Parts: sequence; structure tokens; C-alpha cells
Amino acid sequence: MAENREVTIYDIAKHLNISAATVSRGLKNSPAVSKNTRKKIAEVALELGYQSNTFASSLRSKTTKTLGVLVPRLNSHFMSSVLAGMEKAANKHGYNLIIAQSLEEAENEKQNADTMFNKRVDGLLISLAYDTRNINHLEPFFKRNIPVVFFDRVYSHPSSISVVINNYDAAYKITKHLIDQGCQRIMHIGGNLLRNVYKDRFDGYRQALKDHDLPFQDKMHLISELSEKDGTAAAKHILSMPAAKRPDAVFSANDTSAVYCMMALKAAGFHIPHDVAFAGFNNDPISKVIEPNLTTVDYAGETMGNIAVTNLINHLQGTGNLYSTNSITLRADLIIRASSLKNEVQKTK
Amino acid sequence: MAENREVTIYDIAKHLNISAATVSRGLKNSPAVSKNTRKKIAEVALELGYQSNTFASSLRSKTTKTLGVLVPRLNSHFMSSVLAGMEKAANKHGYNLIIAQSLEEAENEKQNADTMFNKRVDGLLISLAYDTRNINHLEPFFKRNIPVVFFDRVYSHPSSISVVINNYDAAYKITKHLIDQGCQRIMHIGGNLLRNVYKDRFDGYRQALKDHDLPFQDKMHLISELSEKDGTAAAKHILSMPAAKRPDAVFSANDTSAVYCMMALKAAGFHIPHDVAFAGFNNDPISKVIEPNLTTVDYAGETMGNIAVTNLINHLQGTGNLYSTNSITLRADLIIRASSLKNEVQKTK
DNA sequence: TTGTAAGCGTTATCAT
DNA sequence: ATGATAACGCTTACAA
Repeated sequence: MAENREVTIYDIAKHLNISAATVSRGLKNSPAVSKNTRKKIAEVALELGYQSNTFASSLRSKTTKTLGVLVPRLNSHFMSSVLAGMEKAANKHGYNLIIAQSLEEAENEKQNADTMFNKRVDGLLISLAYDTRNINHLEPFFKRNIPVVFFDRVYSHPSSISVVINNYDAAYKITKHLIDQGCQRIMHIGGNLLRNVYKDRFDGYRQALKDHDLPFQDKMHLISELSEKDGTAAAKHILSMPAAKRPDAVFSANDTSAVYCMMALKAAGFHIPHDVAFAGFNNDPISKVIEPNLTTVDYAGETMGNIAVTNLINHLQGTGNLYSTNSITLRADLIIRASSLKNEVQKTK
Repeated sequence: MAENREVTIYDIAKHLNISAATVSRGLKNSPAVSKNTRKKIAEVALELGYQSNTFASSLRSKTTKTLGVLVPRLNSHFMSSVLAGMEKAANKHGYNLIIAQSLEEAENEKQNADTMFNKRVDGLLISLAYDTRNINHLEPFFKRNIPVVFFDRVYSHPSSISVVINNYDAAYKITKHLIDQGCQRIMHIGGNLLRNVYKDRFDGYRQALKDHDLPFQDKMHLISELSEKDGTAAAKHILSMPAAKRPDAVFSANDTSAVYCMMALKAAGFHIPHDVAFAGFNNDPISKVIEPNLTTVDYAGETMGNIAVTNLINHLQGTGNLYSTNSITLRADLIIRASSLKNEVQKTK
């Protein structure tokens, strides 16, 4: 009953009166082993209920077929899409994922990076925490030439690759779209400028204003963690302004705060987009549910995850020349919906 | 430059002229080692940039400090919340998570279970795929006494534990709530009855009808994968019915299809909840955004993940008596919102 | 095509 | 409190 010893390649070897080495080779379908013995090995393995021991293997071969994934939080629509894409791609190539979250804290990020290193992941995929200021904690990886792939919230480093979208461009376009709709006083709800995604979106927004001779005002730039509460707070902020000073549009760096800001303004009697037009970022499911539907940027998380992992694995297997570039930029198209269509809606009124 | 050999406990031992065994103990802060040498070991370890090799350790100690998590899909609000809760709890206890998704297919589930077994996870957390019919693929775990924790979509097995909510009860209550609002013809959009969650919700719904002398009709029970499309299709189905035969309420087994059904009916000119009242399940973010807000069941994913992992780890560490029970049922309260408040809304009309 | 034997880095078991 | 030594299960030169 208490069958407790592991079944090893030695057991298989004994059964067949061959050496463990041959069994090891046979199990990997090495052509160096005759078809016949290979078949026998497979049969006996099944019969004895053999299960390979990956660490014994890893210890010897120095490869784990495991990738580390380190993200700020894993429960957002965007991030879980990325992870789904990563898992699919990894699985396809026989790799597993160890996933950990920094909960937006640099300290956790460091600690998680350490354990991943100790678990000898073959590569690391990372999106930085809100307040990470440097990547010293990744030095062990760089030192041992373990490939690091940054995605979304990246950090420029000579010997690693980044997978991103063109945040600057998307923000520029979406801001320009609002301007084209006749908006003149566009507020931006943004994130920590330490992170490329928020910095780039802010820059794109500002450049679009500049190119259209619209002034940028500090009061029109809110920085927060872009949560539901932050969206509601942004609405309160708007309501607290004298009517003449209020924005006629809001461009938020994510959909969550855009939607919660919209809801609060609607509750206060504002008409969207007539009084205030709205644009968000990410194409979160809520953007298709809020009324009017939210104009946003299609951020294809699953694709990003897929590409990041596929690249990493190609690199590990030496088949990838993709690594010759330092950064991969994915498309991120505008999705224009009613919340920003000032003219349209005015017409239909 | 090409510093390539691993720094091992032998290097530390040599530096200090002590044995590797002592270093090994010292690194784990074993009280068998004098405080002084422990300190020295830690210093030299840091100095040499020592990083412990987990497989060497796992190979010897037969424990990996890694838990396997196998889910249908990881990109739903509910599931990513569960995973977030699991990761937090695991991390707190020094465990890592290997996460894989079955993509709702039994075949993938089997294969993933195998690799997790081979990676010698200390325990397995699993929520079953849409069409899994038996758990033979988990036999290796049971045979070797590796604890298996089912959560959400569970399977009754004598030597494993389940973490669930009372789906039957929640469904009963939410159906009763609709009945109390005056609804008489309640449609149910459900999932595959093979899965406890959908079976129990269906049973709860049916029992509530029965207890209130309302007939159950097959035409009022749709089975699907509860996607956005399925929600829209349900609306089409309703629209295709003769007006007199249409439901006056819909209880959906998840929020996604409830919301997409609502949206389609609204677009067709229906007034919610006056014409059709709505209730969903899960408390997904979209349920707070749709208008009118969706009545739903608060399914606390993060808590479920936390409890599942904490229990598993307690069991592994022999500190848990919780394992004496076979099933843990978490609270899942109704969240009543406007979409189901027929009387209220009629009054305000 | 197969076998031999060394070794991966750690920990457990005895000793001392 | 510390040391010597033998595993853990697998891979991989090298030999045959």
C-alpha cells in the first residue's frame, strides 16, 4: 500500500537487463538507442509507473525548462491576459511558468527575483513595480547570462530585451482624436512617471497639446495609481473646480479610472461626452460596458505575453535572431467609441 | 569576466576552513551551529555571491517548496483574483507557484498534471476543466500522497479537500430574490452540468422555483460556456420567443453572459428591470458598471485562493487539523443591485 | 548500439 | 559544535 520509493531509471534498467545510461537515452528518444530497446524502455516505464525526476535532471543538465514571471499584480484584465498568452506559448514549447507578484513594491520584487534565481529559471520575464528605481536586483541574472525580458513596464538595459507598445504614439493619437473632436481643455489622469508606460503616455499627450497650440497646465495632470477610487477622486477634483476651468475632456492612462471618473460625473448630472469627453487605455472589458462606450487603446495583452515568451524561448534554444534587436514594439490601435465623439453626439441630440 | 562556475557551499567551506556540512547547516540558521560561525558563513556567502541551488536541495530533501496550480483559464476576473490570493499566501510561507491552464480541455489538464507531478510539486491546487469526466490523471498524486486541493470546480475524492462556496444556496437565494420581486418566468443561463458549480446553481434555481410553485421549463434553461457571445445569443433567443412566452427575469451563472444579454435586450428596446429583471454571479467588475447595476453573488476569489493555499501548506507542515474536514465552504453573499429590483423601479417610474 | 563511471550541489547520518 | 561520507536520480564523456 505504502508504495513509497521512487521508480527510477535504474529500476527500468534492471527490468530489462540494460544500463541506466541506455534507459536515460531511450527515454529521450535518442536515435543512439535501437528502436526496439526504445520501445521496450517505454513499455516498462509505463508498467512501473515511472515518472522522471526533473531536479535530478536539472541538477545535471543545468536547465530547468522553467521561466520566471514577475509582475506587479496578476489580477488585472490586462495582466491576466498577458499571463494567459505566456502560459500558452510556454506550454507549447514544453516550458513551465513560475509566477510571482511584487504587489507594486520594489522590495517584494527583489525578493521574488532572488528566489527565481535560486530556482534557476532558464529565463526571467518581468514587468516592473510602481516604485522600482533600479534593477540591481537583476544583476545575478545578468552576471550568469540568464536572459531577462522586460515587458510593458520596462527598463532599458544593454543585455536584455523589451516588449512594449508605443505608448507615446498611442497617447498622442488619442489626445489628437480628442482635440479633433473640438476638445480644448484636456485633463490627463496618469500614473507614476518613473514607469515608461505612464511617462510615455504623458509625453504623447503633452506633445499633442503642443502641436495643436493648446497650453499644458499642471492642474490638468493628476498622478495616481489609477484605481477605481482614483477615478472617483478625479471626478471630485473636477467638480471642485470652477465651472469655467473644468476640462472638456479626460484622457486617462487606464480604463478603470476613466470609467469610475465617468460614472461619478454622470451621477453628478454631467452628460458624456457633451460636457466632458472621455478616453482611456487598455481596452478593458468595462470599456465596452460603460455608457457611452469608452474610447480606448487596444492593448493586446495575450499577444504581448506570447511574443515575450516565444522570443525568450527562441533565444534559449539559439534559434532566435529576434534577440538582435533590443526592443519589440507591438501595434496598439485606437478604438474609438462614443465617449469621445463630441461632434457626433451633439448632432444626434 | 566569464565567471561561470557556480559558487557552492564548498567554496564557502574552503574560505572558512570548515566543512560543507556546517555551511549547509549554518545557511539554514540551524541552532546546532555556533552563532559566530553562522555569522561568518552568512558574510562569506554574501561576499562570494553565493546562491543556493534549489534542485540539489530538492533532490536530497524531497521537497520543492513549490505548489502546482492548474486552472481552466487564468484570464478571468474571478480566476486571476484566486491566483492573486494564492500567490500572496504561498509567498508568505516561502512557497512558489507553478501555474498552468487547461484551456477547458481535459487533455491539457492531464498533460499539465503530469508535468507538475514530474516537477515534484509539494501539493496541487486544481479547478477542473469544462469537460473533465474523471480524475484518473491525478492518481499519481494520490498514490504518492501528494496533497490535492480542489477549488471552485471540484471533484469529490476521499483523500483530498475541496474549497468551495455554497453554489446551491446562493442560486436558491438569488432566484428567490427574483421571485420576491414578482418575477414568475425566470430563465437560467447556465453552464455544463458536469461541473458542480453549474449543477448546484441550476439545482438551487430549480428548487427555488419549486418551493414557490413555479413551473420549471426546459426552454428556460440554456447551457453554454457563458461567454460574451453566449450572453448575446441568449438575448437573441429571448427575442425569438413570442412576447407572451418571454421570461420576465434572467438568472445567469456568471456576470459576463448576464451583462451581454442585458446589453442586447437594452439595444432591442427592453427596459431593465421592468421588462426583464437580471441577476448574475461572481461580482465581476462589469457588474458595477452596467446600467442598471447587476444583482450578483459576491464570489471572493482572493479569499478562496488564500484559504486553499493556506490549508495546503498547513497540511504540508503538519500544523493543520483543517484537513480533517473534507470540504471548506466559504460565504458568498448576495449583492442586490438595481437590475433585479422590479418593484422599486416600477415605483420610481 | 550499449555500458562504465564520474559528477551535478545539497543534505542526512553517523561519528567525533 | 563540527566533520566525513554517502546518498538523491539523472546525464554525459569516454570506452567498448
